[in-house]
This record gives sequence, C-alpha cells and structure tokens, in this order.
Amino acid sequence: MPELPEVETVCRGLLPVLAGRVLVRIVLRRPDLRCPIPDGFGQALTGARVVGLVRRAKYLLMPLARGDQAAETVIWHLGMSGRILVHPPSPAPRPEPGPHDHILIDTEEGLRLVFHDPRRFGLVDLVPAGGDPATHPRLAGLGPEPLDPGFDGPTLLARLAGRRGPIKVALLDQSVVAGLGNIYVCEALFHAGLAPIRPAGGLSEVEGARLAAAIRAVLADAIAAGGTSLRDYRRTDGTLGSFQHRFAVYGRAGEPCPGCHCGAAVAVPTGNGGRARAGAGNGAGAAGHGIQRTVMGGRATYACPHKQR
DNA sequence: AACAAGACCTGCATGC
DNA sequence: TGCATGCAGGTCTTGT
Repeated sequence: MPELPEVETVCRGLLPVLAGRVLVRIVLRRPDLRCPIPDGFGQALTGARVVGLVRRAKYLLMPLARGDQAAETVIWHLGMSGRILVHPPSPAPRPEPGPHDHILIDTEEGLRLVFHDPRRFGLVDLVPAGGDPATHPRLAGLGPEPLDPGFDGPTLLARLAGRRGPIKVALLDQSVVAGLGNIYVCEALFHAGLAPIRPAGGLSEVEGARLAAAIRAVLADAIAAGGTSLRDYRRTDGTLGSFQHRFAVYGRAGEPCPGCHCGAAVAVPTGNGGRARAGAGNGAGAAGHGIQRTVMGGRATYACPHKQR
C-alpha cells in the first residue's frame, strides 16, 4: 500500500509528535518481518532521543542521538500493509497489543508507537552511528525524488533512456524514480495521456515533460488528501486518507473515462468503493472504450485506451 | 543491463 | 454456512 504520499503523510504526522522524545522501552514482539530485525535494535533505541524524521522514497529515516552525540538512524519501510500508530499517554492499563503489532516503542512521556503490519512485508533496519543513510544498501540505488525541484522531463527521460520495456513497469522501478507504486503510476500515466504499454525509452521531450509534471501533480494532490486508504493504510492517528475518492482510473475498470468520457453510455460501475473485481472491464461498450484493466509486469494496470496513447 | 517470473505473508471478497 | 480460489498498495532473488 504505502507509496510516497502515504509515507509522506505518516512522516508529517509523526514528526511533531516524536521530535525530541526520548525512547525508553522497546518491545519486539515478532522479529521475523520481511527481514529479521537487526541485532541490537532494541539497545540502539533504548535511551536515545529522536532528532527528526524524514522520508526518502517509501522509507522513513529516524536519526537518533545520545546527549549531543549523533547515534544510529532507524530505517522503516511499511511494505504493503504496515502502519505506525501513536497512542497518547494513558493512565489506564494499555490494551493487549494485537497479533500484528510487531514493535512497541514507549517514550519518556508515555507515548506509545506501534508498528503494525499484518503481511509482514515491512522492515526496520539501522544505519550505524556516524554512517550516511544514503549509502545504506536499501537506499543507495534509489532514483531521484519526484517532488524535488530538480525533477523534470529531461531528468526523467535520462533515467528511462535505453529501456524498451513498458513505461508502466519502468516507473515502478525505484531506481528510475523513487517512491512511485502501482496506484500513482496508473494515475500519472492517465493524466499524462500516455499508454502504459509505451516503450519507456521512446518518449519524446514533450511527453517526458508531461509525464514528469503529471507525476508531481498526482503525488502533490495525494499528499494534500492525506494519502490513499484502500484497506490497510491509516494515518498515525488512525484516520483514513481520502485520495481513493479521487482516482481517475485506478480500480475503475468498466467505468467511463473521466477524461474523454468514452464508454459513458454503457458504463458498469463497480460499486465497491473503488476496488475493481478481477476481470471487470470487458463490458464497457464497443471498441473497448472506458477504463480497462490489464496486467503488466504482473500488476493490475488501469488505463483509458482512447485518451492514453 | 534489462527484463520476466516467482517468492515472501496475510486478509478479504467472491464464487460455488 | 463453509470452503477454495484469486487478488492486493512492495521488493528481492533468480534466471534468461
């Protein structure tokens, strides 16, 4: 689930709550996430102060300090179903953690941070004290941040050069652009008017500029909406994001295209809150108009074949 | 280097 | 109602 906007939303929610807090108690309830929680994780956090919280791609980086000495940096990834929730201090005994609450972190002031991840595709790792997070193996190969001021058409085209596979698949490659996932790739390609099947390295300068702008616009809109909540994602206070109500194509197989309105006369709304049923989208009128679902790179792909070329 | 496919793990919706 | 099946927001590994 969590793509760049969701991780950014979590980051913005956590930062004011956590900055400056001292961590006093760490409970690892389930060590086998996607990767084993590193040895010394609890010791590294216990007694450390949270200096800040930043996002890089879909990762959260939480630098720690001891006194005025920089200490380790915690790396979080939420995988497909991960959440980080904050429970305020409570005089009453806390409820027993649920089966998927894998890491509990208490602060000096009695806040509790809970890392919850049913599918256990998430991970945590540590950057050693004094180390540069950018050189960490999981971060070193990441492409440019699409919301950085320097991200534009030429930057994107340079990353795509030489790739003959579909643009849809290339944009999911975190070494090309960092932070995009299946939802926002579908949405950005729609707004750029580009067919997902187009060879990645074959875009013109104009198309590259359009795509870069569409990526930035979609991400900015999604962040403003607090991210997308389909099933698992929650903000740190447990509330839902709302961008799922603004999808143009994702999960809308069989519905009319919101751009060119093709397929409108024979639309078959999915009526299930935005999640399309597998195989839906075949009844959208003559000549395949309306939003269509295909599978590309093993992932569901939604597009309007009329508007996106 | 680029690409395709499979694996990881669990919960949910659907269909029978 | 209960069971089997397929699908899901991500990333890594393996093989071509």
